[in-house]
Amino acid sequence: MNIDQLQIKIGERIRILRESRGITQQDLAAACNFEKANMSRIETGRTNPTVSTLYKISQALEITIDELVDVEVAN
Amino acid sequence: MNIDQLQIKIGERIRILRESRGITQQDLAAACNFEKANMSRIETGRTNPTVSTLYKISQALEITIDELVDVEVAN
DNA sequence: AAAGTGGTTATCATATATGATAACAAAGGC
DNA sequence: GCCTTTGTTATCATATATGATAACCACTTT
Repeated sequence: MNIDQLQIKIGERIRILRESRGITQQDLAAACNFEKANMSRIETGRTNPTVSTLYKISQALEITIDELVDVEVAN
Repeated sequence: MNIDQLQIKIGERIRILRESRGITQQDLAAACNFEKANMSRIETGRTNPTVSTLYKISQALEITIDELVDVEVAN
């Protein structure tokens, strides 16, 4: 697994978790205090997010950060 | 838990895992292809690392990235 | 005392993440 | 048809992570 694949996996995971909660990118972004465009960038794996960004998302999704990045085996 | 505390927790976790393997910051940094000063910065929680940085470290420690950031309940 | 080891901190240049805005496309409802 | 919603993409300025070097401290060894 290279870093690009990891970013994509994490993005996919965020998307799945978000959709399972029935909310839009707009909603999740707002809960994290940023714009929907930035959430799209993350979900599509087009950025290399920092821990703080992932942490905000995990809080908004009400999970722990390790659950958010648990993509290597599980998915 | 705020982001500063999270960074510190992750740094502490990296340190514990590194020491459990009996290697120096120098060694771990080299395995990640960066300098010991940068590893010190991460272990002391003075930076907000990106996923790619955490991934390199997790690879060097031979664990998954979720295990590396599993600091909120476990420690 | 001098040299080596392990870690910290400051500083710098460069790359890039973030935050924001706007334009766009696709799909659905009116 | 038009409007709204949802998501994508491009672009920009700004903040900051990264990569590197060097100086430093504490400790140990010779």
